[in-house]
Amino acid sequence: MATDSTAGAPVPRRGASQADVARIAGVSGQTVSRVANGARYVDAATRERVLSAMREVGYRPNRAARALRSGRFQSIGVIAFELSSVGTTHTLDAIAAAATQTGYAINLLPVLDATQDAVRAAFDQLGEQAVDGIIILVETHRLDGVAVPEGLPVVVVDSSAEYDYPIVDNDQALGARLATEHLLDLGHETVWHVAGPELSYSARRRWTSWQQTLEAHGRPVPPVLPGDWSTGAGYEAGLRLADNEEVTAVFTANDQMALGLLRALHERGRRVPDDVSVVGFDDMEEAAYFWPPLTTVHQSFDEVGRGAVDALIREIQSGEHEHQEALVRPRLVVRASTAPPRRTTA
Amino acid sequence: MATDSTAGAPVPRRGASQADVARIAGVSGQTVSRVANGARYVDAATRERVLSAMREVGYRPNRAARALRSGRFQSIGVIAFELSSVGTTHTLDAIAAAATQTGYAINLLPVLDATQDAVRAAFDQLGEQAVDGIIILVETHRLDGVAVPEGLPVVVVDSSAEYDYPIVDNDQALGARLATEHLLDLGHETVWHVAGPELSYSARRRWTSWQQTLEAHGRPVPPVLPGDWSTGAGYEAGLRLADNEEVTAVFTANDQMALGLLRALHERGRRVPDDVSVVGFDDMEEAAYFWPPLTTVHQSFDEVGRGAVDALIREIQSGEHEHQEALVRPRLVVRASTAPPRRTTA
DNA sequence: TGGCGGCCTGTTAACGTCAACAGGTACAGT
DNA sequence: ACTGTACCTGTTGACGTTAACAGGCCGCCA
Repeated sequence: MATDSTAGAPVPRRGASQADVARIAGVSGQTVSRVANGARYVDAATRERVLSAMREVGYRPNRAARALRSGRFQSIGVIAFELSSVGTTHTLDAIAAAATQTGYAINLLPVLDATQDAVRAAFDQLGEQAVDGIIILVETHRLDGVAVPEGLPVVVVDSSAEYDYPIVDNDQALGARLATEHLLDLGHETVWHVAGPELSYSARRRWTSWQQTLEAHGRPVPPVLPGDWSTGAGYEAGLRLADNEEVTAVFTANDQMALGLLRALHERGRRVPDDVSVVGFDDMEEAAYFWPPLTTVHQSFDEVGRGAVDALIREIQSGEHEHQEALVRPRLVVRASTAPPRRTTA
Repeated sequence: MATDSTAGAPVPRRGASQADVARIAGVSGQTVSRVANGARYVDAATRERVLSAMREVGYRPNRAARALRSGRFQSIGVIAFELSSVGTTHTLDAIAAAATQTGYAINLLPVLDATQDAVRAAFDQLGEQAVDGIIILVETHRLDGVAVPEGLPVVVVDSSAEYDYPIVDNDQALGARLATEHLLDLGHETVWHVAGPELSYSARRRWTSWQQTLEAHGRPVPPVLPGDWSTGAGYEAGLRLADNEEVTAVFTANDQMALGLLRALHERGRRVPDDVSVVGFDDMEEAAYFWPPLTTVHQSFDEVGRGAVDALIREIQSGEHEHQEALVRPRLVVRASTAPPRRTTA
């Protein structure tokens, strides 16, 4: 199945080539190459002549030719799904910045929809892409049974172990523990949880860690409310929790759901934090301006993005297959959505 | 499996080549090429043999070689700043999807910071990138005096005219007019405006259109409150408006600022929409779950992204320099944050 | 004096692909 | 039989770059 080939058109002249520069500067192509790549052993005068010739014709090295010859593309592929989610976006931003600063280009490979087939299609495409390595930004449950072309360095972000690739991620478990313990420390008997989608490892980890924290403190574990990261899911969960007088503390798996939850609580007349305390996860920009300002777990997406790029480039350059895990520590940001419970006369 | 490359090759073996497939299938390289590109005139049996050989060695055409040969990279560059803003993210998402479906790869070229120098640096990089065309996602004021390599097709998104490139954008002016007229229609005497950053063309257009709409209706034009898209700026503006009893209707240049504004109004005890009506811009996912749900202007980032890709590819394939403007019509989404003013006994 | 090691530059031959051309074969129409 | 046309396949060369090699020059040391 080939893509309909739009071949046939005249080959567009791309611009001046090394040979053109060489001719003008009166040197060999090799010398131009040396100047372009900052090799040693080029006479200062020669270099000057070459550089001025380059400027004259506006020479830009042709990446395709360079890649063909050297076998490296100076480019890394990022497989991403749902660019619009808070975490993905910020991480991608950081990845792009880090890659650019290291002289790598970013090849964005979107997974068009959530089906296994779409993921597989994206990975199949991969072998054809001109990249030296891959960063996977897809929640890994969807990756089950999908093979990455072998021999291509890979780093996985925002997901969890079980894969034979280096992993860089925020420490979801720690974050969830911080959130839960904060609420317990305030004096709440227990904490309810609005979870992320089941297919997401991050969501799963937050859930598990929340549960383990409650158990470690000998507290009852209330039933989990299912969610899918969306504000709407948080709203639904909020409606279900609002009428339950026993609910005094809720930990939502992300900030967006917390927003929906807050809205539902407002609607039902339950005050935050007086009646119910709420903690989110992500610390998105808006969280500080929720009503009330949201206590949440701050994740350093920047650090994760940079870490992923570093790990990948290390792998590319060494050619060795590492498999370590780098967890970035999140921190709790306490704002106005949490407070001690009102004593409702036992 | 070991390739008999006796030379100590530092060049990483990329995978099977056309020649490998040809050898196994017992045909020439050209025939493999023909099969790979779906050319006519290949015997069914031969094609089958080639395909099976391809499968056997896991053949993937080498993009670099292909690009070198054909002069096209099947890749488009996207220059973007602040990935994390709502509009940019969604548009990028749509661009990536559209490009992928058309068989183009996406090369992400981040502008690292807001300075002219950074923009210039990104554009300089450009000439070196392996792309057939560029989509510019940067608010254009920052582009003043920065030159795009000539001969490279360009499409500008999310900004305004004055450039000699095709433009695809949401119709900011229409959106702002819809928002303003909605409030006037409800019976408000006039509408206040919290603007976006001065350097942004989109912000500027919304501002201008708001003003023109008021003037067209013969209403007084209140002083503009400066903003920068951020929730915090909306909050500041809200604090300043809250104590002014005359303020009954506010139009913020985006939803995030509306969120901050709502928060400030809550804090100061002014009820929305009873005391003050609020309209935002963007219709971000969360807007429907603000407290109260936000009336806002819905932008079709999808359509913009797709349109940009289409326009660019048309330009790439025709080789001609178009210069048309495609405006996507936004629509007003009325929710609970707007209502007629309370009659405060004149 | 010869030899050696740092400098500087040029020549050659690929990297993998595909356009252009150059054959072929088969079968129809004349 | 001869020509034409549709079908199928192989050979050649070039896209722009760089690794590997092959010199050249110069000065220094033995």
